[in-house]
Amino acid sequence: MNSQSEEDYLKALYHLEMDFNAVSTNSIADYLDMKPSSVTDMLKKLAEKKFINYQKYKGTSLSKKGKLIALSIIRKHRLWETFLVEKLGFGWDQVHTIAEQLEHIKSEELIENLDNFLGNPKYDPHGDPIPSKDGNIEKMNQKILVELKASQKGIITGVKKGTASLLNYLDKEKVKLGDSVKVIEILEFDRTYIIEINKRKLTLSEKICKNLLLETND
Amino acid sequence: MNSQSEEDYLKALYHLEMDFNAVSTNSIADYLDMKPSSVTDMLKKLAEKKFINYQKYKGTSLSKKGKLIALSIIRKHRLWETFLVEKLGFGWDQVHTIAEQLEHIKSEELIENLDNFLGNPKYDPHGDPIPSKDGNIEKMNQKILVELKASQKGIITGVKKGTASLLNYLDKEKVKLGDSVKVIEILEFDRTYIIEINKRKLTLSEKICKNLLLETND
DNA sequence: CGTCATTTTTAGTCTTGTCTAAAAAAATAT
DNA sequence: ATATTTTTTTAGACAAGACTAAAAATGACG
Repeated sequence: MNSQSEEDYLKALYHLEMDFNAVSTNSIADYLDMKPSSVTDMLKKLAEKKFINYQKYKGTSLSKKGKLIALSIIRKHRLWETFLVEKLGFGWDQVHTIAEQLEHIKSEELIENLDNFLGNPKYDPHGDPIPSKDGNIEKMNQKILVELKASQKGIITGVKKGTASLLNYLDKEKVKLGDSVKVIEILEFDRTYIIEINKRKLTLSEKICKNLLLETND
Repeated sequence: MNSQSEEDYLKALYHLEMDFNAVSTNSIADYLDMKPSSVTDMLKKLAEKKFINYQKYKGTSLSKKGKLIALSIIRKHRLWETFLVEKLGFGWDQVHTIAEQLEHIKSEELIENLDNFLGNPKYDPHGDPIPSKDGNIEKMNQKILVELKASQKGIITGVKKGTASLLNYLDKEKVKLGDSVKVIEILEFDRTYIIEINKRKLTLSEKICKNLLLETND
C-alpha cells in the first residue's frame, strides 16, 4: 500500500513531466511546496520501489508502474470532483482541495461504484479527461496558440521547431512548459494576444503565438 | 486541526464510555488494537488539549469538547455509510472500513451538502442514529433483556441495582459493558435465553435476563 | 578552461505515533 | 496485611516524512 505522500509525489511527477523530459528536483519541490532536500529523500524511496527512474543529479521520470499509479490517483481525483459538482452542488472552483483528500481513499470497489453512479463521465467539471480504470487517458488536442479564440484555454507543451530561443524569452517571463494559459482578448488591430498565465496578464505578438504549442480539450 | 489518530482515539472513547464510567487504558488498547503504552502516550496529548479528563492510573473520559469532536466523526461516519449503501449500492456489511477512511475528510461544507443530498437521514443503514451537526444524538431506548424477542439486538449498559455480583459472572464469561448482544432463541420450556455475543453463543437464565440492562434502537 | 553561481545531495535534527522492556502503582488473593 | 498478579506508566528506540546547514556536482560564462 502506498502512502499519501508517495501518491502526491507521483501525481506531481505526472503533471510536471512533459514528453519524457526528466523532471528536476527543484521543480518538484516548487510544485509541492517543499524543500529540495525532502524531495531527494522521497525520490530515493520511490526509485527503490521502481515507481520512478531516478539518477542522482540527472532528474527523474515516472516508470510504467509509477505512471499507472499516478493515473489512478488522477482518475479518483476527477471522479470525486465530478461527484462534488454534479451531486453535491459545489462550484467547480471549490472542489479541488476536497478532492485532494478524497483521492487518497483506498478502495477499488468504491471508485468503480462511484464511476457508475456518475454515469461513467468522460470529463471532469474543469473539462479535463478522466483516465479509465486501466490507465488510459484521452490525449488532448495539439494546437498552436493562434488557433484559440478569446476565453479558450490550453496547456503549454512546447514551441515549434527552429524557435528554441522563444523558450528563453518565455523563461524570462516566468512561463514554463505545463503552465495553463487562457486567451483574454485578441486585439483586432494587429492580432496581439492578451493571455492570462499564472494569474498574470501577458501580451504576445501574433508571431510568437504562431510558434507556441499547446494542448486543449476540444 | 486534529490528526486522524486523535480522532480515532476520541471515537473509541465515545464507544467505550458508558454512563460516565472512566475507561481503562487497556480497554482502549484492545479496542484500537494497540499497545497500552501507546495509549498512555496519546491520552497525555489529548488531556493536554482538554479533549479528555485523564488522571494517571485512574482511567479517562471525554470532556465536553472531546465528546463534540467524537460525535462529529460519528456523524460523518454514519452519513458516509448511508451514502455508500443508498447511492453506491454497497451492502450494509461492506461499508464500515471505507467509512472509517471517509470520516476523516476535513470539510464542514462537504458534510452538510452530503447530508442534504441524502435527504437529512436520521438513521444509518445499520439503524444507528446519526448525530446532528451540533452534536445531538437520539438516545436509544433503555430496556431489560427479557423485553427482547428473538433476533432483536442491543448493547449492554449495566445491571439492575442490587445485582452487582451479576457483573462478576458476566466478566467471567468475557462479557463487558458496551458489548452488543443479539437474541438467537428463547426456549419455551423455561424461557432460557440463547444469545450471541462477541461471535460466541451464551445461555442465560430468565432471572439473569431480568436484571441485564441494555440499549436498543426501536 | 577555470571560476562562480546554481542545483542537488548528504548529514544530522525534529515531530508524530508507534513499539518493547522495565518500573511503578493498583488490585487481588492468601 | 503482605505477597502476587495485573494494569498502567516511564524510558528509550524506531520509522516516516519533513526540515536546516553544509558539501558536492553541475552548468554558465568570461
